[in-house]
Amino acid sequence: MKEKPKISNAVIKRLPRYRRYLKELKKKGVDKISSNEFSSLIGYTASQIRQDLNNFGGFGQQGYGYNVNGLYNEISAILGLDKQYKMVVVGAGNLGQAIINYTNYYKAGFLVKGIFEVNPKLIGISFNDIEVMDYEDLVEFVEENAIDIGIICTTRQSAQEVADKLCFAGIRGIWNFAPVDIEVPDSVSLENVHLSDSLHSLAYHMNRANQKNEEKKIKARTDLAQKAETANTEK
Amino acid sequence: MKEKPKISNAVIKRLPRYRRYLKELKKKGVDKISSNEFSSLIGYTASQIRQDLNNFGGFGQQGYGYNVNGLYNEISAILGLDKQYKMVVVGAGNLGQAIINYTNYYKAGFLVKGIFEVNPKLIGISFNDIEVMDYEDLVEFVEENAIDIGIICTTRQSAQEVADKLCFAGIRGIWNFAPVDIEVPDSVSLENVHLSDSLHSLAYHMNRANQKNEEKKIKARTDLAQKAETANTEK
DNA sequence: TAGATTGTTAATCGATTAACAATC
DNA sequence: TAGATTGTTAATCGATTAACAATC
Repeated sequence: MKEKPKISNAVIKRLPRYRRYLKELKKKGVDKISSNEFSSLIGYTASQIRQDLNNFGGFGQQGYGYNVNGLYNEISAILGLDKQYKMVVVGAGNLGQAIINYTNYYKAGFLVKGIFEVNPKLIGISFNDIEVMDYEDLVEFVEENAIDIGIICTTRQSAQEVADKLCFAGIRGIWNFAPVDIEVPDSVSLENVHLSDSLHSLAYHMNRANQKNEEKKIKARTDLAQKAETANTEK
Repeated sequence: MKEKPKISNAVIKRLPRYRRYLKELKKKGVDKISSNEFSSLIGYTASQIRQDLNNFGGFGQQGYGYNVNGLYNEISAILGLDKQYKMVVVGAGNLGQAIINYTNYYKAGFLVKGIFEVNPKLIGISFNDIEVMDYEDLVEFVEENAIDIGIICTTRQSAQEVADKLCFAGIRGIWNFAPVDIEVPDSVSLENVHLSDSLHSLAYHMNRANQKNEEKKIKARTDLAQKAETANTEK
């Protein structure tokens, strides 16, 4: 039997970015790129780019570089973006509504098939031509329509229960926007978007940047004082 | 002069998670926790927890553990969550609207002070009691109100121009939701939320999980066939 | 004091970068 | 063929984990 390659998550996380840049290059009509040129564009080292891509196969050609269109297609296929995904959104609040609209005009291949809510005021309404249904009917709907992805846009408190129901119904992946770490079986893929965590780390860096600037100011002042003193001594 | 500690980004990214779990513990009335107990709860190794926390100071006590409330406050302060932040949202589409609502009831300390749009149909409307203003007036507003954070909810095409304007106006941090990598000066902190990248890496893992399951099925079948053969031979 | 658990140094592991032989 | 640039191995760097002395 063949050895398992076992590709690290760090590599996977870079793939969508490679793909974004390749899409731009395609749009500009560029048809080949070397790892060096790509490096100065995308900000990864040329070495890393070659290393990353070689996890999946020899997509380049020595003395030439990489074919932009070919590489774009390869990465798309690796990510599974040559397939279609049926999704449901659970929670029709503001975030849920935003996701419904966002995903529809952005993501070919990711189709929202249903929205589920507990709030009776929202049930029956349509967003983007997709009806809001009763949360009670979630499991049945997911099973019958072979839904691939469940998007959790509920409160922290309900998120785990929703995840359990989705997993029970045979979902393949969960995209979680609730600010809590949910548990799913190994067979289900999970991607968390912890917006508050992201905002908090922004806050950290802002204060650090501030501190650094303060330090610089202090250093500048110290230097100035020293200079003045030296000048004084020299007199 | 003192040595610079230089805390890695991997550590910073874990801080909001520590804080979330500490908040839960506080809520449950737990008042002390050892790195070992915390480890089995949060899923990082006890060693990593101690290592991480010691970047910022000795918050624990030998033979006792960590005081939950004290540690929560320390981490909050490290992240700068003891301060208030004034924010503007640029782009009042669905995503912008969702962020406005989301941040308001979730995040004490992060206040949306203004929303800016180019679309004249939206200018003048209020969301969550915050008026949508003309994008033309963005720079002036940011300067006059000493806005800390700019949230970019525009299209990919406008994002860099918006970022430039925000930086010019003296913003301290940018939270970017546009699916593009924007450039900002060193003095400005930047946090990207690339939702499509997140969805794409979910797709990758779903297909991998699938593949693994297929492999298992094939292996199971092979094993079964082998077993049958062995049984045959033994007859 | 004895037991527990931190703070911190040392060892390990994994990911990134450098180097260069293979090859188009 | 010569030049360019990949694919891949080896070296480096950084982050995680293990170990244990310090100490509450």
